Amino acid sequence: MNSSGPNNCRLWPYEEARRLLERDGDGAREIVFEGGFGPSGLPHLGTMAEVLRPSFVRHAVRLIAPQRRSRLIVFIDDMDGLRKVPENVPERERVERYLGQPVSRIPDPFGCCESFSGHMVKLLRELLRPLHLEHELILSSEMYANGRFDPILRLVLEKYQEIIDLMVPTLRDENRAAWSPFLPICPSCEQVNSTRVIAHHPERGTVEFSCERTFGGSRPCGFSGERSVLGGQAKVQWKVDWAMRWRLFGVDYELYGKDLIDSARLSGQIVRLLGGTPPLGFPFEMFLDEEGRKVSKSVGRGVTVEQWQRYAPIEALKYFLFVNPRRARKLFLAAIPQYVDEYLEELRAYAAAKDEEKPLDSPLEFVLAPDSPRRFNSDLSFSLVMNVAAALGVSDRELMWNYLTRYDPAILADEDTRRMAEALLACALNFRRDYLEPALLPYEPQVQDRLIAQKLIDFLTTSPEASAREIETAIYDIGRALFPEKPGKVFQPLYRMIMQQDRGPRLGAFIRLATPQRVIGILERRLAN
RNA sequence: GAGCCGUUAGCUCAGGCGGUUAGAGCAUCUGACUUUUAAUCAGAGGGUCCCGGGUUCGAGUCCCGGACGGCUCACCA
Repeated sequence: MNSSGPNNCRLWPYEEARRLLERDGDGAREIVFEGGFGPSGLPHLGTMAEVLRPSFVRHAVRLIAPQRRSRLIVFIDDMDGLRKVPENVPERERVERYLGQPVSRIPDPFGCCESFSGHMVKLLRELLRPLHLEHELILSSEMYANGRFDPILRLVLEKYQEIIDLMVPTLRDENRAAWSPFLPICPSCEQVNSTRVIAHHPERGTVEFSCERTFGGSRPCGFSGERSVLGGQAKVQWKVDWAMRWRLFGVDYELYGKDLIDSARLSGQIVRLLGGTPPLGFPFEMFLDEEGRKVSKSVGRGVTVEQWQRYAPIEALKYFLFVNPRRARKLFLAAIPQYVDEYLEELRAYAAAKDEEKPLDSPLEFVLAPDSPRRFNSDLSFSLVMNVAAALGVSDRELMWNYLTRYDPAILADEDTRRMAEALLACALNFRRDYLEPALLPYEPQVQDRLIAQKLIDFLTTSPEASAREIETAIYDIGRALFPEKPGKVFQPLYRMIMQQDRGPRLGAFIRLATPQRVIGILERRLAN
C-alpha cells in the first residue's frame, strides 16, 4: 500500500470510513449514510453540519474503496406535530391554531409553499445547493403515505409489548402507563399530538385511540375510534421512527448531536427487535457561543448560516464544520475573521502540498467543490482587508479592489487567487459594514483639528494633481507649523476625521488613491457638523 | 444523582501509537523605515498543559481519583 494513500490518512473521516468498512468486511453492499432534518423550524448551521459531515465520511470511503457504492439520505420528518411556533417565522398567530398537527399539513406562513414543512425544505435545499453535495431528500410523509413503511409498522405492532418494555424504564413514572409507539393522526381534527392509544390489534393492523392528550400545543377534540396504522394514518414516535428508518433503508452510518446519545442507544435496541442492525454512530459536539453556552436555534444567539455566508466564503464554513466535530467549538461573530484566515492558511498549504502531489490528508480534500478556488497565492488576510476597508470606507468596492491589487499584484496573477481575493473583499466589506461600522464613535473635531483639516483642504484644492509624496510633505508641513517639536502629531486627528480611527495608512499615497476630491469631501462634511 | 464530552498563552486553537527546550495565528509591548503614531519588517514578553496520585528511564499524551464547564437523562424530533 502506498504510504501516502488514503489508508494512512489520520483525518477523522478516514478513521470513520475505515471503521465503517471493517464492519462488514469485503461486502459489496451499498453503504447508506443518513442525516436528518426536522422541518418544524428553519434550517441552521447544525442542519448543514448534519448533512455535510456524513458526506465527508462518504468521500473518505470513496477514496479508500472506490468501487464501493453508497448513498446519502437526508431524512425529513415532516410528520412531526408542531409543538411551538418558531420565533423567526411570520404570521405566528396564524400558525398558532395549527399546533399539534403534522408540519406537512400546516399552511406555509411565508405564503409561498404548499405547507409549513414544504417551506422549510425549500430553505434546506437552498442551504445545501452551494455545498454541491450528492444526496437524496426523503420526506417522511411520503414514505408513510405510499406505504413504504407499512411492513415495518406491522412489525412494530407485532413487537408492541417488547418495544414498550424497552421504553418504559426510560420514562417518568407518570408517563409509563400511557405510552405507545404509535401516534395516530386524529381524522377529526388532524392533530397528531393529541391522540392516545388505548389498544392495539396486530391482526387487523390497527390501534384504538382517543383524542384526549394535551401535549405540544394540542387541543384534543374528543374523537375516539379504531384506525389503521398503515398508509400514513399514524406515525411512530421518535426513537421507534429512527429505528424504523434504519431498518428500512439499512442505514450504516449516522451522525448525531451528542444530545441524542441516549436516543441512539434505545433506537439501536429497537432496530434489533425489528430485525435490523444499528448503524455505526458518531456523536458530535454542539456549537457554543462566546460565553460557552449551547447555541440555540430559536433565540437569536450564535451565528446564523446567513451571517456566515455574508462574512465568509462558503469553503471557510465547510472547513469550520470539518474540523474537530468531537470538540465543542465556540462560534461567534467576532471569531469569523479568524476562522477565515485559518482557512486561507490551509488553502495556501494545500496548494503547496498539491504541487508535491500529496493532498489527501488535507481537510481541503473534503472541503473544495469543483468550482472552488484551489489556490491562494497572496498574503492577503481578512484582517488586512478589513483594515483597508476601515481606511477606504465600505461604500466603494472598486476603490478597495484597486488598492488591494496595487498592494499585492499577485492577486491578479491567477484566476483562483483572484476569485478568492474577491470573495474575501466582499466578505470583509460586509463584516465591516454590518458589524464594526455601527460601533464606531463619530469624531468631534476640536479647534486645532479644524485648522488642520482646513489647511489640508486648501492644499488639495490648489494642488489637485500633487503626487503622493508631495501630499505627504504638505501634511508634514502643516504638522511642523503646529507641532514644531513633533510634527507627526498632525496625523492622528486626520485619521480620526477621515476614517474614524486612530491609525491608518500612509496618507499621501492613500489620498492619491482615494482621490483628493473625495478626501476634501469627507473633511468638509466633518467640518460642517 | 447517573451518563457523555471537554479543560493547553489574554483570545481562538494545533499538538499521529508516550520521547529533546510544548507551538501557531491574533492581541500586547519594543525597535526600524534619513517626513507618521503602519497595512511593512525585525524582535520581545507571555504556560503550574485544571488539580492530585499512579504506570514508565521518560507523561500535555496512558490509567485512577477529584475540581470546574457544557450537554443529556421528556410521550420532543
